[in-house]
Amino acid sequence: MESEKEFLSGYKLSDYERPSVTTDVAAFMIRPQENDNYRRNPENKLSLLLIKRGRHPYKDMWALPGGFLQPDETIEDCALREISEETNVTPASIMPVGVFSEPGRDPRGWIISHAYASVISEDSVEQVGMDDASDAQWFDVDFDRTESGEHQLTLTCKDITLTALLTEESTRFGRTSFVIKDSGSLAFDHARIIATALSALRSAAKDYDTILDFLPEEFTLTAFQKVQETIMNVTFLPANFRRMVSSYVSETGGYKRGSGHRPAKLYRRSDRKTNS
Amino acid sequence: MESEKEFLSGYKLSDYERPSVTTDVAAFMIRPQENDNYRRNPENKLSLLLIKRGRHPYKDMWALPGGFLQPDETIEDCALREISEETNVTPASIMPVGVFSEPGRDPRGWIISHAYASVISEDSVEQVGMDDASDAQWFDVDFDRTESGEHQLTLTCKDITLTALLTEESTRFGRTSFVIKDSGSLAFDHARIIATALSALRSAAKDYDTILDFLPEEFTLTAFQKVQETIMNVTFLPANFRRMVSSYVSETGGYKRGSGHRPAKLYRRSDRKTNS
DNA sequence: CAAATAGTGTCTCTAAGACAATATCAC
DNA sequence: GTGATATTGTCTTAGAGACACTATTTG
Repeated sequence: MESEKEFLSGYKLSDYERPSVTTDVAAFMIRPQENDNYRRNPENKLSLLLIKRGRHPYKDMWALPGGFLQPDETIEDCALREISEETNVTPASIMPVGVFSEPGRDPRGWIISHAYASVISEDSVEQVGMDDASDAQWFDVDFDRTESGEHQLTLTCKDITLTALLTEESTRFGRTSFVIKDSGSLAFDHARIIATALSALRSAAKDYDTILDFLPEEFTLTAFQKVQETIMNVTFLPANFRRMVSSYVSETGGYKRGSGHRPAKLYRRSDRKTNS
Repeated sequence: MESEKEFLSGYKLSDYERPSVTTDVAAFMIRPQENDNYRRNPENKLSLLLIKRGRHPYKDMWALPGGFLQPDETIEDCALREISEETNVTPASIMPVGVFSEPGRDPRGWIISHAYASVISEDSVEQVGMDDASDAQWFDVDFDRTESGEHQLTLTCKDITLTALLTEESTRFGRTSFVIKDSGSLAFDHARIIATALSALRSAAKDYDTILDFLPEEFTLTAFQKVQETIMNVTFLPANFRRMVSSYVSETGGYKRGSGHRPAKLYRRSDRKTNS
């Protein structure tokens, strides 16, 4: 009887055709808006990192950062590497959004894409700084349902506005997937990926643990609340938010001062409740 | 300037090495236990479909059904096809569990696996029937945390018992991933995939919409409740369960009779609430 | 009729939401 | 002190859980 070792030494994996495997990353940031009043805390907007394509196909259109999977990394490593290459920030956490594998989705051939979403803390990106003339830019995100039941995705960066139109395809396991009706200068099927990522992120943001995955080591409760509010596009009364998250966080003893008003206690994530 | 069409005609996708891409499916069934009393409704156990491997590597060990992605299908089609080939049942819905892409996870070479979980309704499988001597068998599932904090996965089918030991790796986005400490006669990293799938399924089963995705067109509320209870390994008071799901279902007008007690109304899923 | 599940009504109590009031800093 | 946010307390109310009770079938 043939041993496993003998079998493997003679084994060739070439019988099947193989796809190219990529990741595409929807990297979001909670971006404070410009402010007139030095005392008032800034409003926040959700923004998304896009890259202007320098070559065919979809030359000069905007796309999610992404790249090919390498043999020495996991698919999640690959996604983290792509964010890091574009922003110089490695997020603590990255959320799988879905696998996009429709035949014909990429004109270059058989390419399946693994979509991830992440929320990067504003401070870390500030430090890196980004060139205004760069191919990589942060776009403000608007994603709403129109009266006709379609969904409109609007991405704005200074004088550039990208608008895509989509319809809901199905909702399963808390995630809605979409079909593109008008791709609006977004490359590939990336309008679809962005819409799916946004829907997945909004759904996941109901869970405080998910938000905490995206926060830095130390944070104020107001920052915590703003992240959830900005992602979900809702508002909560601070008193209630604080009560809700109280079991998820503990004080570090530190304070965040110098904002022109009462300083805020700094918190860290407290030990997670074992889920039965 | 080169046009997109010209570019693509000269484009070769061969610069990058490509992995083989597979799906592995954790197909669960809610299986009624044998019963002494003709009147009493049967207890239910969660069982999982495994295939005995007929060739190397891991010859004669048990593995999840799975197969290679083909160029004319999506990754989800591929997963559905695999279930269908093994059980002759195509489930309405299939839940993505994760992508397993650690270098070296498969001795045959660079192979990344897309794991899916599904719950198949008992009736449809009953009709198909399965050979006792077949390579495909349903195993009763036990998955619990030991006092030492490890997790023990026990799969039982008649006189066969497979036992794997795992530890928690991380919990993100409502899903816990595991590391194998002892694989216990399960092929590849499938102990890990099964543990992750179970954890994802239990977490997803909190949502009634998810349970409904796995139910047949018409069902009784008791059946609905049993599916949730069996997956989550908990029990609820019928009165409360009924109140909770009342907005998710509507009566068909039909009844399920002949069980030795009061007949149960049949329900179907009612129109889904638009989420915001 | 007996045994079993199907299905309803209602009490209690927790916890989410609203809102008022106080605390503390930078300028 | 003024203007802003930070933080705490408490009232109200919706909803989850417990439990008692009724309804309806098959053997």
